[in-house]
Amino acid sequence: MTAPTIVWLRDDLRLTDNPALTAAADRGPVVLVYLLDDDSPEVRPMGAASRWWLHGSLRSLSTATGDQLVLRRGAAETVIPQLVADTGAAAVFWNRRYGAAREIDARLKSSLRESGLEAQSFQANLLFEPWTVRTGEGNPFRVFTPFWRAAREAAVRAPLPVPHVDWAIADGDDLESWALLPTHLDWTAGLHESWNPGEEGAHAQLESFVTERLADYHRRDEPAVEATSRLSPHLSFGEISPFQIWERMHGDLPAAATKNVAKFLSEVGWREFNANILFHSPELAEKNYRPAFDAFPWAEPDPRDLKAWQQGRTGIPIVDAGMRELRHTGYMHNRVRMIVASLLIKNMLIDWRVGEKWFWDCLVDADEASNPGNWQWVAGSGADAAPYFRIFNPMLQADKFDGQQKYIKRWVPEFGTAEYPESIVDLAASRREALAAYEHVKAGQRA
DNA sequence: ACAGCGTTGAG
DNA sequence: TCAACGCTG
Repeated sequence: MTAPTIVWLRDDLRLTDNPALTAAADRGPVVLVYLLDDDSPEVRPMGAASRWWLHGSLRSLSTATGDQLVLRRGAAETVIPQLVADTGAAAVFWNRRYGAAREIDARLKSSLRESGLEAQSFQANLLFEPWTVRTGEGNPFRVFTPFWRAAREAAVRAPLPVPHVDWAIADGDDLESWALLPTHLDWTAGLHESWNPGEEGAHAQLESFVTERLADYHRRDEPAVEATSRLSPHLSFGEISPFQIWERMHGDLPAAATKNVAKFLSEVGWREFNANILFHSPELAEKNYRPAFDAFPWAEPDPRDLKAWQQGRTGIPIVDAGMRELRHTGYMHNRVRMIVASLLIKNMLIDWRVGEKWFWDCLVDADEASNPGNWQWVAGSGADAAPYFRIFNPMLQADKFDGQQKYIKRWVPEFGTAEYPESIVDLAASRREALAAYEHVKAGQRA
């Protein structure tokens, strides 16, 4: 009887194209485990919307394995060795992650090996490993376009099929005991209406994108048009891999869709780019990527204004529509994310970190790299960021991308009535203040 | 309202 | 090695 191999799942909640699982299954019996790690300081605890998603995704995965998924809770460096002892495992395999938590993985890998176990990590969640994409001078890229051009020169492997797995037995927690779902005041009805967490839901989403939406992808900036993939939460939990998406984009597509493939894949490229930035700057969610922004004189947030932004009551229709979409569905259209972020940062002068945290709690696709990376992009403090002085006018943005006000009316039904609030910001005056505040960053750069 | 990235070609 | 350049967000 061969000793089992533990496969430790993290952001790779899938059975297909799972290199760690496939390699483990080749060796003999497998213990498939997911740890809820709210204890290790290197792990950013999931927000409320992500916890709702995690519950559904784990439920789905457990069913797909015939209830063989083992759930454990606690700090990985305590729980994994315990599980090794409980199961008599001879090896622990996992797929790589790229944030601060990879320090945990590195320490664990050496301590397991010191104890005579085999420990191996695999490439599964990024098309291109961050340390392989370098400028001519050997540095990491800080600009997207040359990064993506250089990255694509490497070959992309084909995805792996579901392996045949011989499951080994191990005790675990009951999913309900983790209380991932809200216990009182259930706010998740809109999430249920909008999403189907799990590997099956992820592939259905990819298929509906290819057949129904990709042909309209050139209109992806219009929030009232269904043209985006809506794959982000599935990717964020690893229910589908970028390799599977890549292969599908090179397979049979509707004729009208082919012209949009490169653009869509470049958005997948932005996910890779942000993961690269995080790999080289693990404190991306806390620190300005460009230190000159440390001199920025952020305003002390007025609690009422901040609440108005969070709840979608700023009096600026496109912003309120977006913030309400977020609270209701755990998602916001990409163009609208830029607009609401710009208002918070450049009209309300509130530190991007405040907005990033709110998104982290509300988004089902909250991603450790993309969320802070994109907030810093809007702020101007990030990699390849928009110039700070490019300040969106949310009214013009609405005219341009929601000219019929279809999106606005969907989420802000009282728009145009006396019930709709006055704007909490003077767009022209706050714009001037923001530009004046930016002078501090320019001064900091010279120093 | 332009700084800063990556490239290139000369030294 | 460096400065000039083109480009971009």
